[in-house]
Amino acid sequence: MTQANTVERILDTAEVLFAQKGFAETSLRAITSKAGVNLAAVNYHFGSKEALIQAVFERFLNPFCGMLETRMDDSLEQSLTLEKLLGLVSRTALDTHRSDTRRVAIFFRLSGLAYTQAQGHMRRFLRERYGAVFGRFLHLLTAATPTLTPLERFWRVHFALGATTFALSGMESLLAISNNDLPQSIKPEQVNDMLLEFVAGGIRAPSEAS
Amino acid sequence: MTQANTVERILDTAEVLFAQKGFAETSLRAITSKAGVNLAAVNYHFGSKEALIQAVFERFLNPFCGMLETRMDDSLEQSLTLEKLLGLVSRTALDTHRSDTRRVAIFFRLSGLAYTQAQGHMRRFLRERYGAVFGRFLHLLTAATPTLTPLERFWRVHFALGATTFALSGMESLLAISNNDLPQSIKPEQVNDMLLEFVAGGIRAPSEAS
DNA sequence: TGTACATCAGTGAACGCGCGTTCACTGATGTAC
DNA sequence: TGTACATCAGTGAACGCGCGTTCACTGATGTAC
Repeated sequence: MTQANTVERILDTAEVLFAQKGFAETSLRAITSKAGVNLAAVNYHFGSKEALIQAVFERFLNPFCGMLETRMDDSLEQSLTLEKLLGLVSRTALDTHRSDTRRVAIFFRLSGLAYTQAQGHMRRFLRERYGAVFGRFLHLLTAATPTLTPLERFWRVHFALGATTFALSGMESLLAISNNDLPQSIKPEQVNDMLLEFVAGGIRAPSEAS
Repeated sequence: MTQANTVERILDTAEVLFAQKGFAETSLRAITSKAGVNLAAVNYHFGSKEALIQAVFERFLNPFCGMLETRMDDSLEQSLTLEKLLGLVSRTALDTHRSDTRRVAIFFRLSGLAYTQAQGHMRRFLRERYGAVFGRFLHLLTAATPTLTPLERFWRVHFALGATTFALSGMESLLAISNNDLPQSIKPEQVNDMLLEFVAGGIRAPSEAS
């Protein structure tokens, strides 16, 4: 066969199948047969299924985090508002995938799965590799929400993360339900805008404690 | 062996293991050996692994939905505020598990998994069995948030659902991180209160459209 | 220019393993006459 | 009261299957002398 770029084709196919079914439920046989590639090629190029999963994550997280980092550096002086900070992250996610919302949805679905599945070893991988960028984001967020206690901020960030990954990871089926049950039709970009409003509202919510 | 209530012991063990690792990653051998029960007992009592998963869901969703339904009926005349409606759902979840927050966390972790994993057949099961209760909740929510468009309400409910399942399903590890990294220690009940504030804030957020 | 060797992407078949499920069986309890 | 049969929870061992991984191999390309 020796067709164009076996490695890329494995990654492209694995990304889609993992997002559709989850990691454990997607077999190497399913990936390689759909990619038109020999079964042994995954272990030849990546070493193991585990390593393939991490490679899938690296391929989309590296450009995203890289771009996010430079953009956050550029805005360090400006003391961003909460809405601008969230918008920056959202636009970066879209830009790294050339506004292909289907790919962004896959991106988030995989992130959600990583957090949910794979008993912690994926979490560890993500924190080790990308914890620094997250820390910088948290720093900007702290500046944007000075009235929150650290405790409130910590938890509200995780609530927001949940709303984001859950909603965007189920985007495809939710879009179908929405467009089926409701008269008003809707596009992924609008969902993104509504999500930003929701998250900003949640983070800004009045708190009992303060 | 013939020890007390094989069926219950299978359900108790399966519930915990499913919540810890997910459905595909938890084998019947793991469940039965931890429960001190014969491997064949699952298929004898439930018929299949699939049926066991559904039985686990029914055992906690039936009392919860039943109680939620009667409580919603009792409040039909009062036109509840958003905060009171959310509080009612939250309290019902706690009450059906006798305020055992660990069990409530398992409850939500399983719900999140059901939505994320198991390519749709679990979603279908949940919608068929419990869709009516959800519809009634949505009706009360509509009365509590009259300024939202149906489209906004639909999506914001799902964002809120995401924040809830994601945060509560990862509760245990998040609590550990929170109590480790932050000076202020925290209990599950407080997380619950903060979640309610966040969700109410997100649903009430000002929207571009309106 | 020609020969020998090294490198490397890719292959086909097989490996052992853990999985969900099945099946013939046991042993206790209840029921009919 | 005693015997024969039915029911049913539970058991132990085996079944076939799909899985991730391994391994000896091919064939093309590059390199050394």
